[in-house]
Order: sequence, then structure tokens, then C-alpha cells
Amino acid sequence: MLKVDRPKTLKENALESLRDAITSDLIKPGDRLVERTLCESMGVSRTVVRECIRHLESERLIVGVPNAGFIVATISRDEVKEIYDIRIMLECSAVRSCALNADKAVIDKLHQLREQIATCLQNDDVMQALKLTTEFYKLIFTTGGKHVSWDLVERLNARISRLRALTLSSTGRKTKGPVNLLNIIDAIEQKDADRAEEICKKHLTEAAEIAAKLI
Amino acid sequence: MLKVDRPKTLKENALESLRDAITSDLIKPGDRLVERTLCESMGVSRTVVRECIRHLESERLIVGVPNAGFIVATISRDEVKEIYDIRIMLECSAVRSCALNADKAVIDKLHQLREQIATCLQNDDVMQALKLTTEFYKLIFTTGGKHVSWDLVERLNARISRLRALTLSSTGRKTKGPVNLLNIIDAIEQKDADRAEEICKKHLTEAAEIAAKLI
DNA sequence: TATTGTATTATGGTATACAATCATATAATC
DNA sequence: GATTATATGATTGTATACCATAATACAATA
Repeated sequence: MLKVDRPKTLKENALESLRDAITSDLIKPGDRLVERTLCESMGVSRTVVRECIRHLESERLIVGVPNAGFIVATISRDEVKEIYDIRIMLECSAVRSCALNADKAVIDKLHQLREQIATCLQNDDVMQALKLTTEFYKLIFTTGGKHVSWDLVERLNARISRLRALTLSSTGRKTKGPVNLLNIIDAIEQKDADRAEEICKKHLTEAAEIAAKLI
Repeated sequence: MLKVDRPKTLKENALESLRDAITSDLIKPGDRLVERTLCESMGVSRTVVRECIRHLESERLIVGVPNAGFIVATISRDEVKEIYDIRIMLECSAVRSCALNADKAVIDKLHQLREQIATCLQNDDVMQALKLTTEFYKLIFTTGGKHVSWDLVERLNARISRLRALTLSSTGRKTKGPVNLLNIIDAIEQKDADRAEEICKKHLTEAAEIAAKLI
């Protein structure tokens, strides 16, 4: 079936734009979101803005205070820790499934992404590295058939995007990160689910520790 | 401090109402959600309805098809299985933490809830049993400090609410369920995190199996 | 200075208008 | 009769104007 993708609605574009602005730290935690201001800056009507706000509210990226509008959500140390804990569980499970299901095409793609990530980190292009890392894990999750989990992880990641960027660019991470990824791919290639899980866990635990220090 | 609670906004009420209608199977998966119909039946304006829709869309309770409105989300067997898998991970982790943190007040409350649940099941009041079960686990999660996890579990549960109701009222579950809960409480009381986790896992695995048959 | 009053701003919510699109029925054509 | 074209109605997508109320900041007053 030759599907044709429908034109994106204004609301979808606006949502993406607003979410990007938040996750890329253009609008900072605690900042107020004034409806009419957003209308102007995005060039859309209030209706659209309000729908976006509701969507992001449900994603916990922004929080509403009654009669006082919305602010970009802040995040506590405890929440960060919990988010990393949850990610560890979900990613370990995903990487296991992936190890059992991955074919050559997947492995190749993973290697390719890993290389690109390493390059980006060497060039200090953290934003791009973050995007590629997301791709990397998305492939792992979908290969493992963990679509619901990936959905959750994406949301959790959105809430700690700033920390992720900082973590990724931290000195130890720049070289060690890609090595970990390489080990994960190797384990997947050998269908060694246990080892893949173990490395994944280690990798994430390290990230969590760096994040904990940074916050 | 004499706080006065703010009146809930229309949107909040409408959201709850709509979500309830979906989770309680009043509106069934696949059913269309027509904006104006919802406006009338809920007595609110289109703006409010649309905000609710966006919120529920983000919760994956409804899905939108461009230019054709929204339908109540359906769920596949695979998704159900994955949701139960995720719940097992999250609840096991939560029950462990709970076992370490629970004081007498919590234990008492858990016992109380468990009794109420058993009573409801004997009287075939499944809806109420479901609500109480939610309370039961909410207490476990919050006691364990797993607020983010609880948030996720609540959402996942919303997506399988119908299955949960069916599962809960299945013959084997009516008597076995409360026994499992009792065992969990016991383990928590003795601060035996390992056993608590184990029982919790068993309990949920059974539920998942029943659900798998039902779907 | 502390309190009160007031103006401004922003939100919460409604109603309405209109274009774009989809579904369906109907008419026209081969 | 089967297919295509057209018209129609329903519904969404988007914009805008409007009102009431709450929050806030600031001025006025005692």
C-alpha cells in the first residue's frame, strides 16, 4: 500500500515547536507561558495554543496553576533519580528483547548511529548527538517490540532533556559513552541478552550518577 | 492555615467525565468522538471539549485521525502484554521501596483497603473493587516514594481498564486476589522486600495470564 | 508604613464564523 | 449496470470577539 502522509495540522506543528522550545531549554523551567504571547510568537490562534498547552500538560512538561496560567515544569532531584531508575528497567528489558530479535540490518544501523554519535561528541555537537542517541535507542526498543515502553521512555526523556544534554557532554561521557554503545551492539550481535542487559544497566547507571551530580 | 480549595475548572470536570466514560466502557473502543455531540452531552463549549480531547490523546486513550475526528483507542494483544510486563517491573520496584518505608499507619490502611476489596468482590461490585485496588496500589507507590512510576502506572491502567475489570471479576481472581494482597501486606509488614516483590510479581503474572485469555 | 482601592493583565470559558475536508447520496455518463 | 462526476451535508481545523473572574502591581489614603 502506498500510503500518502497527510499534511500536518497547524496544531501538530505548533506542538512540536513548543515542545522543542522547552526541551532545548529555550524556555526554561519556571518560565511562564502566556497564551497570547505564544500566539504571537508562533503565529497561530489561541485555540491552537491552548490545545498544545493541554497536550504538554498531559506530558508533564508544563504544569498549570489555576487562574495563573502555565509554567514550564521544574524537576526535583528525587524525580530525576526515579526517572533514571525507570529507564534502567525499561531499557534493560528492551535491550534483552532486541538481542533476541536483531538481524544484520539492525546491527548495521546501530553501528552507523554509534559512529555518528561519536563524531558529534568529538565536535561538541551535543544537540545532534542527543538526537542520534534517541534514534539509537528507538531502534533498540522497536526491534524488541517494546513500543509502549519506548513511548514512556520518550516522555521521561523529554522531562530530563536538559540533564541529558549536560550528561552527554560531560568529560567522562564523551569517550566512555560510545564505547558502552559499542559493547551493547556487540552483545546484541552475539545474541547475548544477559551481557547486553548488564552493559546497558552499567551505562545508564553511570549516566544517572553524572546527572545526580549535575543537578 | 485555612486553605480553601479552588473550584475545579470546567475543563478538569469535563476531562474526568470523559475519561470515566471511556475507562468504564460507556464509550467503547473504536467509537467515534464527535465534538459537538460531546459538547451537548457534557454541556460545555467546543473549546473545552477539544482541550479534553488533546489531553486524552496525549494519554493514548483516544487517537485522532486527521480531518476525521477522534476514536476511542483500541488495544492489541501485544500492547496488553507489554503493559503488564511494564507494570510488573514498576510495581515490583514500588513494593520493595514500600516494604522499607511503610509504618503502621500505612499497614493498617492497606489492611483496611484489602478487606473492602474482598467485600466488593463478594458482592460483585467490580467497579468499586477496581477503584479500591487503585487506592491500594497508590498507597504502596507513594509510600515507596515512586511518584513518577505511579503516574505511569495510572496511565497504563487507564488503557486496560476494561481488561482489568474483567480480570478482577474472573472466577479464580475473586478469592485468590485478596489472598495475594494479604500476603503482600504481610511481607511489607515484615519488611521483607524480596518476598513482597515475589508475591507481587506472581500476583500480576496471574492477572496478565487471565487478561491474555480474555482478550 | 500598612492598608485599601484601583487599573491592568491574564486566564477560564463561550459563541460564532468560515474554510477545508470527508462521506455519502445522487445524477450523469459510458 | 457499472463507473464516474457532482452536489450536499457533516465535521473538523482555525480564527476571532467577547465576557467574567482572578491575580498582580501600583497608587492613594489613613
